[in-house]
Amino acid sequence: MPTPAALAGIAALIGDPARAAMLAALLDGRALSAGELAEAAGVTPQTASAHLAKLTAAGLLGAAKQGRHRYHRLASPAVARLIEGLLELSVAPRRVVTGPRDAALRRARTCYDHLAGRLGVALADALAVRGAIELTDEGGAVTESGTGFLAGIGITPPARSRVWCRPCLDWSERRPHLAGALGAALCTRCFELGWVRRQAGGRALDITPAGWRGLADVFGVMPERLQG
Amino acid sequence: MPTPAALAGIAALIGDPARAAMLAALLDGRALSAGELAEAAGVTPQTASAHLAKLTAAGLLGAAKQGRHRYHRLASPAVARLIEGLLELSVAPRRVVTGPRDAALRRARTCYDHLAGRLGVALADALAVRGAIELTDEGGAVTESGTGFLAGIGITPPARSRVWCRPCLDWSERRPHLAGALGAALCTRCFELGWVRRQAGGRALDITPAGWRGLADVFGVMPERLQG
DNA sequence: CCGATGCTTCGGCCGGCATCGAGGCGAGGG
DNA sequence: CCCTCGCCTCGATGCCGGCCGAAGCATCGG
Repeated sequence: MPTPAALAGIAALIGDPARAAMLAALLDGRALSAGELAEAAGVTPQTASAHLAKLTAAGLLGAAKQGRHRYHRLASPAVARLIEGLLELSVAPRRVVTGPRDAALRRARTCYDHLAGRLGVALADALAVRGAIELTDEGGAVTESGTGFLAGIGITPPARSRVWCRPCLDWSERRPHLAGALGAALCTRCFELGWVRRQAGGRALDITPAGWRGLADVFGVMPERLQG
Repeated sequence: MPTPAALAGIAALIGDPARAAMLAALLDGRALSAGELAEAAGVTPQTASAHLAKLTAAGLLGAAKQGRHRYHRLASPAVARLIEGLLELSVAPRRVVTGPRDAALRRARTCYDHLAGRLGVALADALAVRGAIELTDEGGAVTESGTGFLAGIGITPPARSRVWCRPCLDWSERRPHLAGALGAALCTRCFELGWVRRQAGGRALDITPAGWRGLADVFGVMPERLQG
């Protein structure tokens, strides 16, 4: 066996509550400062610093110094997928929480670089219903007609770097939403069109009036589908 | 946030070297007894018992009592994927090992329920070269001609339970091999045809004379492609 | 019915790691 | 130029959890 202990090393790194909270906070793809991460993890800055150094050394995080701040982000999509997989397995047992301030998060948020929450699931459903994509719990594909439909809203597949269409299990909805390069492109497009906007205080997204119209006109996603 | 600490709990569980060794030993999809897992982890039976209880309680393992033995296995493909993802990230930094007794493992082994090692990668390559499948690092698909080719060797897609074609990053070859239901079916077929056989001592596979002929005739995989 | 085997539970030891207080360094701002 | 703010390093403390020895239950064989 090549890496029996190395595996444990990475997992143990994620296994600390403070570090896990930091990684979860970074799961939406933004880069956060050391101080923000310290607050997110509920520890003092010096403790957070030690954690961040370890995560960066292990290649889970990438850091960028900027002025007197130091911004940290997930090192790669592979790390994001790993955390998602961990969430998928850790959500299963408990079924109780559902805090009130989670409502906004559950409605719409970003997951690394794509849309999640009820909005993400609804978009994936809408695309599947009209036969543009096919999703299962482990894989997905864009149909021929789907390629045309997506081109109509300004989304075309890139050369050949990342996988184009991939499902990602939504931890709040427990159903797959759209990830991969297509998920990222769709998310970017929604921001460009002014359909969604990042909420002031956190990771949740606001859907603008133009967004409501666009979602209904283009995708047939009705507002009541997105209410709690 | 719904599961900040639960995530850490699962990760911390995997983060112990003994438990990680057990999970890695189960990664080939077999069910092992508590004693075998204790030896694999290098701990005494009573210590292993405690670890196994925790892993089972967390839903990572499934246990089946049989006589005076108790067999443990990974609870789901999702768990296997998680461990694979962890391996993918943990192999990256180190690049030194390559022990001599790993040679057999690197040549051919099972990975949860499909083939891995040079054999697994060579089969995936062969299918890709002849245009039967298309694999990237995150997704994959079977082409139209590929469906016919696979049917010719007795492999047809199941109704609609699991994803059919999926890549899985090989930790020894650092390149994708074939997973998903197709990978499992291909693996099963190789066993049925007597092409491969499990080695006595462990997870590695032996390729039989009939296997060498079949691999060359059906897939065009030449023996020298599988040598270290 | 008795011994052997495999697994589990209990109790106590010990090492490792997270945590925080104090102090040092660099970057801005006045 | 000094003061403030953000971040990192060092040292000491304390707790959590893995580990094994011994003993308690099940199953299988004779």
